[in-house]
Amino acid sequence: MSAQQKHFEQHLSYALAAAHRTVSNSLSERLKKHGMKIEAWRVMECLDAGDRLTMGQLAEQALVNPSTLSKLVDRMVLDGLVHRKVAEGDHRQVNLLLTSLGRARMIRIRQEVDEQDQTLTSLLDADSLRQLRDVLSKLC
Amino acid sequence: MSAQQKHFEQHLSYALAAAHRTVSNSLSERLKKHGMKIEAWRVMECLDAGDRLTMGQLAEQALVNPSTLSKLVDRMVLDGLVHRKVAEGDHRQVNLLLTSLGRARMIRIRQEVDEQDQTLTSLLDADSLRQLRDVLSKLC
DNA sequence: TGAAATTACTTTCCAAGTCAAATAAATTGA
DNA sequence: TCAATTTATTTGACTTGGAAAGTAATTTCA
Repeated sequence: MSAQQKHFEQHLSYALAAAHRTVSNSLSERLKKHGMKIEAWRVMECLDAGDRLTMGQLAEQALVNPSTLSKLVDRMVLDGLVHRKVAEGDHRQVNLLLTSLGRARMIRIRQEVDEQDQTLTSLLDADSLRQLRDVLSKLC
Repeated sequence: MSAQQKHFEQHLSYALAAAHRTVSNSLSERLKKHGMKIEAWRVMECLDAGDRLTMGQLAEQALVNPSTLSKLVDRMVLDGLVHRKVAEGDHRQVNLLLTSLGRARMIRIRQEVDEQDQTLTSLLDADSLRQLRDVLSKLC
C-alpha cells in the first residue's frame, strides 16, 4: 500500500471529469446547430417530464445552481422557449412552463441527443452500460 | 423498441453530468480550505507528473481550453505557484514549471484529494471500481 | 396575532470562461 | 531565400457563472 504511487489521472474525479468533458463537448457541438446549450436543453426536458416544476426543483434536476438557472431562464424567456408563472399555492414559488415553441424545439433537439447517446452507448456492450449507470448513480 | 419511452435522465450524458457535478462539488469544497480550484490543482499535478510540459499539452491533460489555461496560469504565476519559461527548441512554445512553493502546496493538497478519492471509492466494491475506470476511459 | 425566522427566488458584483482576432515563431515550397 | 502558411500561445470583447446580499412570501410560536 505504501509502495503504491498513485498517478493523479487514476483519481475517480479525474476520470469522471475527462469522460464528462469529451461527452459534453461532443454533445454541445451537436446542439450548437440548434443554437441551444446543454443546460437549456436539460431544463426543457425536465419541464416536459415533470409538470409545474418550481425553479428550485428545476435547478436540482437540471444540474445548475439556482442563480445560474434564474439567469438562464431569463434568456430562455426572451427566446420564447418558456414562461414564468407564479405558483398557485405559494406565491414565493415560480413554476416554469414550456411554450409550444419550446416544446417543438425540444422535440427536434431530442432526436439529436438520442443520436449522440446511441453513438456513445454503442462504444460499450449492454452489460458495461448497465453497470456504468448503476455505478454512476451510486456516486450521486 | 418503438414502445420504449426513454427518460432523459437515462441518457449517458445526463448520468455523467450528474455524477461529475456531485463529485466535483464535494472536491472543490475540500480544496476551498486551501484556496485552490480543481483546475489549478490538476495543472500542478500534471506539471509534477510530466516534465517540461507546454501550454498545449497541459491544456489537454488538465482538461481546460487553451485560452482558459492561459488566464489560469496568469493567476497562478501571481500566486507564485508556477512560472513560465520559453521552450528551448521552439520559441513559440512555453514550458510551465512548478515553483517550490507550488510543489509544497500541491503535496499538501494531494492528501486532501486522496482522502476524497478514498471516501468516494469506498462507496464501490473493487470490481465495480475497476470496471468504472475501464468504461470511463473508453468514452474518451 | 404579529414579530422573528425561514424559505424561494432574483439581483448584484465580481471572477472566470469563451470565441475570434492578434502576435510571434517555425515550417514549407516556389 | 523568403513570402505564404501553419502552429503555439495570448489578448480582448463579450458572456456566463457563483457567492452573498436583497426582496418578498410563508411559517412559527410566544
